[in-house]
Amino acid sequence: MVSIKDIAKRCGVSTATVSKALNGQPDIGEETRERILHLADELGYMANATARALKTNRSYNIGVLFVDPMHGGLAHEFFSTVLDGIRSEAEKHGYDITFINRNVGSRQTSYLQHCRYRGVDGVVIASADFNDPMVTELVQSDLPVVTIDHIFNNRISVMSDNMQGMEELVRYAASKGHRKIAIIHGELTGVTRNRLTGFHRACEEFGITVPEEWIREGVFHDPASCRRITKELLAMPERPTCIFFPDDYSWIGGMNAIRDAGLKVPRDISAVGYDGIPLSRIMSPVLTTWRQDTEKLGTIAADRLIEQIEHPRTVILDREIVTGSLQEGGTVGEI
Amino acid sequence: MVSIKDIAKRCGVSTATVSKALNGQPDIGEETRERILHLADELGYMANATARALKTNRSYNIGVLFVDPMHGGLAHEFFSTVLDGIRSEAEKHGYDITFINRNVGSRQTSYLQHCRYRGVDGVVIASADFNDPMVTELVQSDLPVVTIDHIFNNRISVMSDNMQGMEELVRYAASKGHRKIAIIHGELTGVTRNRLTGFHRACEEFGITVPEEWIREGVFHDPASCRRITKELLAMPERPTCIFFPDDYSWIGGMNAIRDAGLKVPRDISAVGYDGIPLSRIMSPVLTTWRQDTEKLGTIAADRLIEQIEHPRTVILDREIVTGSLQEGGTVGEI
DNA sequence: ATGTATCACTTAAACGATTACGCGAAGGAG
DNA sequence: CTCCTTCGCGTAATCGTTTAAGTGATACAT
Repeated sequence: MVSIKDIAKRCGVSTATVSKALNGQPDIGEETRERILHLADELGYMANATARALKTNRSYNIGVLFVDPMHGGLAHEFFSTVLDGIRSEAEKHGYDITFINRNVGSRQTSYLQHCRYRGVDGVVIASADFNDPMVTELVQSDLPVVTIDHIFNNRISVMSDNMQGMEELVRYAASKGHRKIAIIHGELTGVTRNRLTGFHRACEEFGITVPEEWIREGVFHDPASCRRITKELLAMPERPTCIFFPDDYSWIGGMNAIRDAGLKVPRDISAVGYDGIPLSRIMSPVLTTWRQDTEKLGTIAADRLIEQIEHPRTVILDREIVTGSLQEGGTVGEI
Repeated sequence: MVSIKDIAKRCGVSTATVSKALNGQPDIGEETRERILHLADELGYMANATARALKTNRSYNIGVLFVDPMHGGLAHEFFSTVLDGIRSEAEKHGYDITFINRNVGSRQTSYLQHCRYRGVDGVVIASADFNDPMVTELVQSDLPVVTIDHIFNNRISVMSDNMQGMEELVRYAASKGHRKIAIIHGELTGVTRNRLTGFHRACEEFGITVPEEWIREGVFHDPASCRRITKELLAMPERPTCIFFPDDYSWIGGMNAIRDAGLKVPRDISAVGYDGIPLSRIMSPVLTTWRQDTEKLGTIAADRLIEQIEHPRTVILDREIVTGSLQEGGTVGEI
């Protein structure tokens, strides 16, 4: 591998001069700089990130913590898009990304130790068990951190607009004349709580009262539970005209239950969902959902983190909210 | 950050001794070793991967090249599982992974240069444009390389068993009495060619002849094109009893075309697919497919690469084939 | 002529680790 | 008692880069 030394030798200058020329420092003569740059190019010189990182204490590497709570499975759809966002934004700024885990060599350690080991410049917490003390340790460290969809004290976070999304969905349904709305929600995480808040707030806005038995807890991404619950809802003496589903996969279960009952969407009953991943667009009927801009969630997170890394003093603690958009399908009928 | 020097000072030994103690070298007294290990532990010492890499020229980092040919989108389902496989296997061996791209700092370079910049120990080529000269450059370099689903000269590759998978699917359909089989395949890549070879081979085995017009090129992961082609197939005077689809998403298009035609699966027509991602299991009817073990594709690739990195001389150039399995659904009827 | 500023470079230390080599002491063999 | 091993540890170089401080030359003002 050709190093700065080789160039120095061949150019008859010191390594310091080469380094400065390559880094665009001002105290290098124009002619010398040209010679160095040209030779570097000719020899196919490539800087050594390792050596640079050792000296400067900046790795241009950002850590991504993603612990799948459900251990693999469908949740990846959300994550892979977020990851793509992080990745592309990071690349744009010359950063690479490293997955944070608990191994170094053959030992087990904490997430923070792994970060120190690799010398990452900062961390995006994309998904994690927020009660895990190791996550807390990481959050309370002196490393720059940005979290996605979770708020920590004194830490920047990027949130999807679960509350507003729900509000918009209710408004949309209401605008089509729906007043009898049922909701199946996911597990009671922070995300779900926000969505429910938005739901209730918007219902109130339209004077809609939702009976207890129309508010049901399902399981995210699980068609089976949703199918069962939908069946129960449809069997009630007083039946809703519109059902809210927690996500696209759940809707598949709901759709089947509706079909089983011999009903047609949106003629006999309406449905709205959440997420609106590409999958939902290619099924028929196409679900009307709130589309989360998950990629943007990733790009913003990376952007905020890099800002924090590069301008540590001007950091403003903020909670950025990434708004989604209503994605009309064909599952909401007029009343 | 506490370094080897701090430990050395506090223990009254040299840094060499500390290093050797921490690395389990033999020429350290038992008592000294204990003292060092204990103190390291007490001070929360963590090795600095950067410094180590600089000195040893081993980063314990493996590069992953993934260039999405379709630029984002659905193909990620396949990739995210492969990636998970690579990631978990790498972690198990104490390696981290780095995505290979074309940026270093704010400059554009080649994949190989990026690898050199980061000093990765090897590369898994998970997906790429194999005609790209930069990919060729990478493959012909002196870095350890493993490719997934593509063969290069003198390079280890891990292949999914497209040929065998297809054979098994044909055998299955044939065992249910099907003799009139149509196939919609994806773009004519290496993967597709293998599948077609398997398809024809197995057809021959059962004396099945497939008319030209029943062999159709569609687009991977694209319901629309598949819907159109399926419609055409169904409109032919002589209609197949079973249609092969290139993947789960395509099948959604096919399913819709079948429904449009007023036909029922599997009563009126049968269908088989490929991939068998979780999605296909939650739709109804459940598609009968060949399930690729994509995660294993990733773990094997990582495993082979690490083997190559750690034992460069005992490397056997091989083509490992990861077998999938038939996943019965409800889309193939008896004839 | 003297002092001073600027320019273009060099020197040398440092980042945190690894490792070839050397060296003194202890112990055993002869 | 001398010689040779073995053991346990230290010395010092090194990986490739950055950067504070220094240096000599030139130019300019006074």
